[in-house]
Amino acid sequence: MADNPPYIAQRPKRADGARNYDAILASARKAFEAEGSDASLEDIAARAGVAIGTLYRHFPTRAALVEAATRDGLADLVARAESLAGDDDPLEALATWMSSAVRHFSTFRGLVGILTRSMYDEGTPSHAACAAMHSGGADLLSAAQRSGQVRADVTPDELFDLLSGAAWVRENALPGGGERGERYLRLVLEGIVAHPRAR
Amino acid sequence: MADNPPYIAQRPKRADGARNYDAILASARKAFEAEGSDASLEDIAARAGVAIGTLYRHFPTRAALVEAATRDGLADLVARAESLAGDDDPLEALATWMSSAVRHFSTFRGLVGILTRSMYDEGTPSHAACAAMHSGGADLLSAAQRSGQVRADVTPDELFDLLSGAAWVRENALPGGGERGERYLRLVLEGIVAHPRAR
DNA sequence: ACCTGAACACCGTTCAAGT
DNA sequence: ACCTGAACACCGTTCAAGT
Repeated sequence: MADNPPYIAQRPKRADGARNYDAILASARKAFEAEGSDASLEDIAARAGVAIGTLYRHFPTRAALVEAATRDGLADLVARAESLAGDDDPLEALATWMSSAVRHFSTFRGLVGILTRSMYDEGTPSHAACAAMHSGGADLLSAAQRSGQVRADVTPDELFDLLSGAAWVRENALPGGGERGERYLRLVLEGIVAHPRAR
Repeated sequence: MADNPPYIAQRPKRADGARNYDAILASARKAFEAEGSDASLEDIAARAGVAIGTLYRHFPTRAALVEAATRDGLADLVARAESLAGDDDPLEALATWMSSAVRHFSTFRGLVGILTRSMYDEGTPSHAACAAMHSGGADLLSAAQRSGQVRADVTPDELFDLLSGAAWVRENALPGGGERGERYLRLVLEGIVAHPRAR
């Protein structure tokens, strides 16, 4: 019954293996940013100077490669949530964190979808990182709610929906994606702040 | 210099051609809903009972097939915007229209992306329909702004960003996508209403 | 005017042979 | 333990031959 955990890529100890592993990751990051999460694996291998079998040996699935390529960024986000927790201005802290999260989520086309799926699917390589991120964001949200700055009826899942939507727009709004993503987030945040007059 | 207009599929006059055209469209709609916009064209043709060449004859590109499959829905949205214009409650009218737009945009996985691209790229088959929709939405927005119910600093492009984000969430939020899409839209709408107290 | 299906190209994935 | 590249499978796309 216990389905085995998802495959998490590990950097090999042997010199040639480690070198190839690094080269593939660097090549993959470039390709993902240029062509999105469905970039050609053969191209990635070729540009890393290895045969296709070597890519598969280190990263048996595309999801494993994506996980490895985005691992550090996700860890940074979790660390950032922890360091922002307990901030004097919880709303400011939440806004700052969401902005960096949106930026990371839209590193390349297709990443938001992968992370969103990972958030609710334990069988994906990025699930652990996503769950950690989810709880980091939830903490910042509940602090902002306790301080009365954010409406009490917003759930963590909804926070991530808003965040994902902003990231999707940032990645897909062709003319001036970055700025539009920021503007989008600001609109959304003003939508969840607690207005004394609003019911 | 004048790049030729994008290909728009037309229903053939001859009986066998019309029959196949309809069968392919029906099969495509089913496939898109089940597998998203990148469903296998060979499967679509097979399930329609025609050879792959027949599919290509009627719909030379995937974009042309998607356009034909979503044409009626987009036309409905444009008509709906026109009939809602001049409503007594412009905010209510805008909210109603956005809700149907979100529902149509998330008919199948990948559609939001296609429509968003079409909105700003004249070379795509769906561009004309998207432009009509854009102006329909813009009219409803500006009416709601003139009535003072929606903040004046929201642009039509931003409205469609909000709409697209909601549609993306609706299509991709795995547990309970539909409800989450609605909730998302409500949050976003409350974010753009004009608050007397807010600056 | 429309249909068929073989042919070609491309890419993901596996695996036997090698160091 | 790691690497290579041929082999297979699958699918998108074109086109010559047919009605």
